[in-house]
Amino acid sequence: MTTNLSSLATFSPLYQQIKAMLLASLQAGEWQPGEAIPSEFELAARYEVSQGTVRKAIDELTTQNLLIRKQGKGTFVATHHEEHHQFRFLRLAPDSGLPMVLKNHFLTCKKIKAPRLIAKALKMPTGESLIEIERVQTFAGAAIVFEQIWLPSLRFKGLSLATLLAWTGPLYALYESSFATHMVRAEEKIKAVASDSISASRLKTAIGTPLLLVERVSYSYGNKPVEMRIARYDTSSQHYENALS
Amino acid sequence: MTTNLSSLATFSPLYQQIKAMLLASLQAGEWQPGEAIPSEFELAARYEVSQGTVRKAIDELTTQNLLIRKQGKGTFVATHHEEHHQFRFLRLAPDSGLPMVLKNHFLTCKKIKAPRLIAKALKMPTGESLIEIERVQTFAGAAIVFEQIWLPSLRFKGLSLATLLAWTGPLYALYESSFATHMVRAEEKIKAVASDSISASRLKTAIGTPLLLVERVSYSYGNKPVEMRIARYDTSSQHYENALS
DNA sequence: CAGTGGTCTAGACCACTTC
DNA sequence: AAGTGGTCTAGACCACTGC
Repeated sequence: MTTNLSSLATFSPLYQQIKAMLLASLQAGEWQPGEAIPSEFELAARYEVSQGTVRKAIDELTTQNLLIRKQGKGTFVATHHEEHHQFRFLRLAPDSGLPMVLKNHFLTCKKIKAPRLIAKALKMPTGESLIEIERVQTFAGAAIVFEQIWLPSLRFKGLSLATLLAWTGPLYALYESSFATHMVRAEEKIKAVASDSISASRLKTAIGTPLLLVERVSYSYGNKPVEMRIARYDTSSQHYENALS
Repeated sequence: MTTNLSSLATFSPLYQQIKAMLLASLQAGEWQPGEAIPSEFELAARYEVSQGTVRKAIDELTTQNLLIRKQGKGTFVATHHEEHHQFRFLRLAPDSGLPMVLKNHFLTCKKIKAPRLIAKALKMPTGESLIEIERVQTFAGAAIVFEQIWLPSLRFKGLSLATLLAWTGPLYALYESSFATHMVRAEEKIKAVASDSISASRLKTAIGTPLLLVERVSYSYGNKPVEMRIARYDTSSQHYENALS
């Protein structure tokens, strides 16, 4: 094969260019979450490179959790509906070590105008329309998480409390199913704070009780921030887990 | 080349076997932190496989941060002396976003008998001899971190307060230089707690102030736990950062 | 059985570093 | 120029899935 790099503008390895094209197809929705992408040989033919080069591009996308390989079956677009990805973004675990299944209790879902800080995190103008959701999550009857969630109204048009109450499963799966939005990664900032009166009533703790304050911004394809959360965790018998390497 | 897999006992890909042998050499100290390992072609000759197979083994070790590639120079054993790895395990950052340089203040360094919980985390018998270190870290004059550190006396023979006071740089670099111990990964469990009287005096906060409680176990080669820490962070103007993907 | 991803090879050439 | 890691190819064969 004599296909050469060309494009003297910005040099990058062939497999990086393939990776970029795959990413573009993912972002454009050419292959939906859960679906299989074309086989390595098909892609090699499409882009006129060898199978090994396509393979290396796919390798990187799988380590970023954007694609999932299944030997003998194919390569699939990652989805939050998958069993394995359900709790990818939840780092809270009981001190006992037993598995934890949280139960949802949605409280409110209303439209607000974006405050400065949230607008900044979501890279949108202050005052734009946001959907604000409040929920509590319980485990074994105890309220563990109190969370406020903000979403751009434009992308999440039609989302209502009724929608949320009817939904069973992770929110990120709802975003995929109903709003063509797949979350790719998130960043969290964590502090210890004293419970204020609102958190105290939601989590049924005394005012002043130490709580874990977790601020999360979630990103979709192309580093686009599309969700912000501020959560309070009651860590009296749970903890936040993190692996460093 | 006709070298075939053989070893019907436990089948694993060739590159995994190579990876295991490289790991064994690392653990045995055949190549020291900071040193270059043999070139890919040398290793290919040693193990009688192709360069591509050695390469794949090294690939995995670099993604685990055990080796570092430097194009044109060689492949090196990771070290905590490296600029780039200095703050690999420190997730605390100022809210301002500016870089943070912590200043060490070692308080005590004494021998104790291992309490049950710490012994369990370090997979050693209760009552074995431990070194217990206390330190405070400050930033811009303010006490930010109060930390207790436990190390097995056997491996860290001779470590004293004088050693610590003379040392400038990360503790993990001291472990490498003086105790032939390279930290590979760590696990943290995080809670929000109220400041007790000791933490309050060390961090100069009021009793009851919410603090981030960070419990860390660090592992060397072969998943051997060799250090436990319990730290309290004052997160009034700092936060713990985490990336989820 | 055909089709998928997974491994392995041998050889070519590129990019970077050092002498 | 020589030595290192980095990319790319073409082809062979293995392991797993599903018809």
